[in-house]
Amino acid sequence: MHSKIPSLGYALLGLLQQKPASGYDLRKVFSSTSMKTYSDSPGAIYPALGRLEKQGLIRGTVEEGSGLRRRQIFRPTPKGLAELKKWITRPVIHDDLVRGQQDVLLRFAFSEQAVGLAASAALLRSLESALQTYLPALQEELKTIKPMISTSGRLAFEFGIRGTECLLDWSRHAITTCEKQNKGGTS
Amino acid sequence: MHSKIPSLGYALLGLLQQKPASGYDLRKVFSSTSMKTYSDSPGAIYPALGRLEKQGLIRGTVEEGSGLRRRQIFRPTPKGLAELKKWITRPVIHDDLVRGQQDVLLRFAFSEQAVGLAASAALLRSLESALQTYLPALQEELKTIKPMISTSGRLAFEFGIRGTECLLDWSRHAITTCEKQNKGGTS
DNA sequence: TATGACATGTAATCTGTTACATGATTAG
DNA sequence: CTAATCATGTAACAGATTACATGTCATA
Repeated sequence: MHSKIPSLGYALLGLLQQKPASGYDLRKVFSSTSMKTYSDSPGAIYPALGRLEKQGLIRGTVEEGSGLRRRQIFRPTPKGLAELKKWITRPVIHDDLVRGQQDVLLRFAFSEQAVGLAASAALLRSLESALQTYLPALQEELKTIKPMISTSGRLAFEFGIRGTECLLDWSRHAITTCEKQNKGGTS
Repeated sequence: MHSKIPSLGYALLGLLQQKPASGYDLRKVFSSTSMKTYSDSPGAIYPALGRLEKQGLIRGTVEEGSGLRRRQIFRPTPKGLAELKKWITRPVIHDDLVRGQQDVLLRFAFSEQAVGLAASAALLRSLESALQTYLPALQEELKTIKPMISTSGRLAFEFGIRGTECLLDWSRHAITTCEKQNKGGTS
């Protein structure tokens, strides 16, 4: 009965967990910051908020008195927070890497506030582990297809590998950063 | 009157330009190779092929005599090839970088066969130039938001920058590779 | 009082996902 | 004969894009 939430839904949940906001506020986040991978169009956001509310994951309250037109401020419900945490702490699997790393990065970005730095580090270790088996597979595939494709095709594939290596390097760097912060911050 | 072709449509056009194929062949490319960003489901591919054919960009011919069930082999029409070339040689703009680099990489992967290595290099130079203005903007944005976000949020953003730097490094490497190949190969 | 920014929404359309249906051929 | 694989499709639905519609407030 967990009627699959699309990526945009989690992005909205995560932002609302950081700070309650109106649909317009959320649109501005998507259009002004570098979260432009998500659509800032009202036709995407307002229906998405409506769905989340119908599922009981967020609740909107009309802001009174500020004099402007009615502005509905949304905040996650306990159920919504639970759903968000489940999404973030889910182990990283092969498929998360193949279908673009955007989602994994978003999960990590929200992780500190939603589940704490210790869990952030756990997510990173899961990512690192997935990458350690994914990278050799990519390199193997390159060897296989190398003789059959064009130079530009090969170069493009090589970037796929480089980018993945870059992600692995970063994940290690991020693990040490999280662990240092976690020790230093909880004293 | 150019009724916007979605990403999947260009992926199909590009593959058909490399080698005429049936819907089933194309599905296998998406499911078996690392082009899994595109759906291998028949509900996506067959309708997409139908749309491309209706637009006159590809043409399907039923394969006779092989004894198997009818298999339709698709090939790009001259109009389809022209559309593909236009897509590939389009200069890289800021928006191409924000909305994931997948498409740019795909354009480059097809470029050698579709428009030649010289044009491949031109595409890369356009990419390099776009990155050179995009990267400083990202670094600027990081400085602005640094004080307002969590550690994990900052780390995630930093990966965005690292990944972009990685793309820039690769594009330079690819430019020299293309230019060397082009000189050596045309003698 | 007219313009533009704030703020929210809807409707038409397109594309993709999921699941199912169909039929032919090959292997056991 | 049965199951698996090859090969193609369709139908129902969910979600996104685009364009439009609406209403409020500030300011010129």
